[in-house]
Formats: sequence, C-alpha cells, structure tokens
Amino acid sequence: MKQEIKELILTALKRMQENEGFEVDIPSFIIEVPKLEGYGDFATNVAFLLTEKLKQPPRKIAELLVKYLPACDWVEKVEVAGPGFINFFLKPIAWQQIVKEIITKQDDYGKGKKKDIKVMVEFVSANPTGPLHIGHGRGAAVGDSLANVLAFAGYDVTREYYINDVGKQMCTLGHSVYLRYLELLGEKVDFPSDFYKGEYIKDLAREVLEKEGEKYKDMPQDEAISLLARFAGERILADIKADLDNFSVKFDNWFSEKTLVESGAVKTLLAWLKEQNLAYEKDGALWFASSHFGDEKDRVLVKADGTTTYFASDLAYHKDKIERGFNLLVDIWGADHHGYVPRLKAGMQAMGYAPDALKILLIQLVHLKRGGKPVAMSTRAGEFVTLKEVLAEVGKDAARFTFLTRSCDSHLDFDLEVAKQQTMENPVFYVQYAYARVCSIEKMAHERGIFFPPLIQIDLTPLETKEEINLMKMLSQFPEVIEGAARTLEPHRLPYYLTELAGEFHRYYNKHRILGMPPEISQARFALAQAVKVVIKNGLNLLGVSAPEKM
RNA sequence: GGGCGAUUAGCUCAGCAGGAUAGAGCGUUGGCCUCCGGAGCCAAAGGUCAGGGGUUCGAAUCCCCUAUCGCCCUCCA
Repeated sequence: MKQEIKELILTALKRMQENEGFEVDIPSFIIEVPKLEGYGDFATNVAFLLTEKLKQPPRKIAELLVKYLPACDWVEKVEVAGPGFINFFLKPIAWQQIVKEIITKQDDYGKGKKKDIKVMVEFVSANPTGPLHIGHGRGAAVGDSLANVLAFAGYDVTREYYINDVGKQMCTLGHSVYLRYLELLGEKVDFPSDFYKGEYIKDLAREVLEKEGEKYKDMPQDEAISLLARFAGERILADIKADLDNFSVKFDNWFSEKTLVESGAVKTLLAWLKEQNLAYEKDGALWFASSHFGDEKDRVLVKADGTTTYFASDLAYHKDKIERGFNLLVDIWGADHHGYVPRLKAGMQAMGYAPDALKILLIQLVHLKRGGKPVAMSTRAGEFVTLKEVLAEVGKDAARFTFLTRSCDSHLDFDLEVAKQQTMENPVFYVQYAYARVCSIEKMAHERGIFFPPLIQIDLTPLETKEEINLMKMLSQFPEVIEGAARTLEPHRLPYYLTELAGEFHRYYNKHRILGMPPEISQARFALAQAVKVVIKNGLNLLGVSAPEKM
C-alpha cells in the first residue's frame, strides 16, 4: 500500500517537473503512517525535502504537488496539513483488497521478491567443550529467526555452525576427562583450576570407564588425552545438536575448523599474508598487521610455540565463506567478543574483501533470574543453568519469544517465573491466544452447521467499522515489517508487530460479533478473521514459535 | 587509561530511513461475563526521552562533551 502511494507521488513529481519547468532530482522522501487519525492513513514529507532547491515554502510546494496527483479510485481525499505534510485518506476498499490478497497468498503473504543476495548466517558456534547455556540460547533464537526472516524476505540464506574442534581447548577438554577418569580409578589427581570442571566431565569419564574399561590408564598420557578429547568433543557436539533440535533451531551446515586446518587452508592463507607483507615475525611469533586496517594493534596468528591462534583459523574460515560465493556474511556473537570485530574486519580488508560484506551482530548477555532474584551462574565453577534445563522448565515457545522480544544490544533479564506465567508480561500467550480464538470460531461455526462460501468469493465491502479498518491496516503492514527486519537485521521487530496485531484482533473480537450476524456481515468478518490467522501463523513460524489451535 | 553497548512512565521494554500532541505491557485505580474462549476488553493516573551543547524548517532518533551501569582490552577460546 505504501508502495502504491509512493508511485502516485512519483508520478505527480514528474508531471510537476514537466509542467512547471523544475529541474530537480527526486528526493528520497518517506511515506509514513501518521500517529494521529486526523492526519489520514499515510503522510509524506516530500515537500520539505524540496524547499531548499525550489526556494519556496514547503506548504506551497505541497499544494502544487497535490494538483498533479493522478486520480485514483481507492483514495478518498488528499490534504495538505501543518507546515507542509501531504496526508492521504484511503477508502475502505483499499484495505479490503489486503484481506483478499492474504487469503489468496496464504503462507506466501509477506514474502519478499527474490533478491540476488547469497547470505550466510553463522550463529551459536559454541565450542564443543560443554553444554549450551542460556546465553547460547539467545544467540540461537536470534540467529535462527533472523535466517528465517531473511529467507522469507527473498534472500538466499545458508545457516552454518562453526565447530572449533581443534586447538588448545580440545586438548584441555581431553585432559579434563582424563583426570576425572583417573580419579574414578582411585588415583589422587590435582585438578587444575582452568580445566573444565562441570559435572558433565565426570559423566563422560564414567561413561568411558564403563564402556572401555581401564585401558586409557595404561597408554601414554598424550595418546589417552587425544583419544578422550575426540570422544568427548563428539559426544558433547551430539548433545548440542540435540538441544538445538529441541529448540527448533536448524542448520544447513556444520563446518569443522579441523577440516580447514587439515586441508592446509590456514597455512596457505598465512603464507599468502607473509608474501603480501601483511604478516611479519616478531618475538618468535607471526603477527597480522591489523593496525594497517583500523584495528588498534597487530594480532598474533602463530604463537611462539608454533600453534596457530583461533583468529588465524577465523580468517581462513571467512575467506572460505566468500569463496563459496556468499556476498553477505552475518556473524552472530556474544557481546563479550566485541573486541574481535575490528580485527576480523581488518582481515576482510586485507584479503581484499569489502569490510561491509561482513555484518557482526553482538548479542548482549542474558541475566537469568527467578522471581526477580538473580540465579547464580558461574562458568568457572562449572555451575550454570543449561539451555536444556531452561527449556524443560519454561518451554520452547516462551523461551524463544522472550529472547526475540528484545533488541540484540539490550541486556536481557530472563526470569524463569515470568516465562512460565501466562500473562501479558509474557506476550507469547497473548499472540497464540489470538490464533486459537480464530480456530475456535471456525470450530464453533462448524458445530453450528454454519456455511461459508470459499473465502475468496466472499464480498468484503461490509468491512468498514473503525475496528475493521484498523485491523486491516495492521495486516497490510506485515510485508513491510518483514522487509524492515531483514534489512536492519533486527528480528525483534516481528514479535512486537505480532503482539500489536493480536491486540487489535482481541479488541475487535470484544466489540463485534463474527458469528450470528446477517450472512453477508458474518461472512466478511469470518474472512477477516481468517486473514488474521494467516498472518499470525506466518509470523510465529518465522519466530520458531508454535501456533496452537487450542490452548 | 582506551574501546563497545546501554540510559525513554514506579518496573520490564518498543519507538520501524530525523517528522505533527511520546508508546505498550506489568503494577495502581475504576468499569465490562444473557453474548463466537475473561489467557480477553474499556477507562484513568503516570514522562525535563540521564545531563549539557551542536546540526536544521523539525531531534528520543544524527554529531560532540559529561555522568552512571554492563562487557572487553592475552602469543585465551
């Protein structure tokens, strides 16, 4: 609808230029929904943007422009208001068309046109050294829904999980299991404080002992640690996959860092950087000259002990992404990694890629609470509330909706008690309730033997009360919400929209009856309710939240 | 000390690419069940958009400074 208004204005601008002899570039004006009803259904600021060039007051320009607007059968009237806004008032038929469109398109309503952009969304990517905790859950929900939204908006989307399955932390993992294993065999061990202390390590050790006996005790320590690292890593990764599956989080690809190292990609890249004089040796280490590209200092690629850093692999990984043909890379990181943004961007530049092709979303930390009181979460002590535990307690829908109803860069207080409550403090139920209500109306109609013609044949002209117009307006905004959420990489816009839409429907439902009215009114209202159902369903799908027919 | 993020109603948070008189829920107060699901609806009260400068027709929104809070500043991941 917005787009159609825009077309009208563009036409008027052209005609005005021709007839009045103005030679002005067409400014990038906006069409917005005004806050006040009296200002119409849409308003534009185009006149303000022309004042400077035309050297005339905005109001005068607006009045002139209105004269050149083409006639249109769904526009009621156009007014110039205030200092120079142009307000459009639409006829009900304009909105009724939307209902028809939704009913026709169903699952496709809101979809954007295919865009020629291949985007990779990389998210979670937690090291396979321990179970996912609630912070990972937030990243998982945001990444998964953002990928859904981007795909729906017309982007070609791939979702990937990067597995850090080599390096020091895997060795530490193996060693941690090894020590717990020895403990089980009655040996006294000194467990270092920087090892993985969680209870799950003991469980893994116990499992090894039960299945494979005491054989690791007798082999060389290095060999035992290496074998145990592999076992533990695979087992933990399997658990991570299961947790994500329970959270309705899907990946197209699980990318192993190990393959990057074994294929020689990391070595090749390092050699190339040296050749380009972008990397140099100092103090026995190899450094990347990231400070040439805006980072505050240079960064180590190969440590003095000969091992490569996480960062070295990461450069090779991002090079690999680009080489696979992605022209937009979205990385979703915990905010505690923000210090790595400049160096990775520097890496992109050094490798000859546009730094803007990489968008990094930093997700602020989650503070877990219960009844307003903080729940202790210490990773160091190995005591944390896992994602699995949270899901078991509050359920997938509430968890996902809560994670998604915050902008990424705002801290999130996740209160377990609130997430369980079915009140408006927890709007997931409010939205689902609206959906269930429509389903219930259908069921009731069926039970009463009320006949409805095919939705597409229903005459919608009876839809003209204020509540109906508002509801239809809200429905018409869905495609723009999708487009905006995709463009800005802000999936949180969607839950807010759905909450508003649900509110508009509840209001409507409370004031007007759908069933038991004269047939032409009942039918039109029923069609409207079906349109609401479609949009809520499409929205919840993108959020990975279920749309229950009964609650 | 430096960097990033935040600061909007008593609380939790929105505010969509600067637009007209600042938004929602919770909580508070008062209403609505002869009626398709009351997990709902209506109404009232509640604000110096942290503070100060600047940019312009116009700023919660963009720029600078200050304050407070969180996170980061390793040849860790």
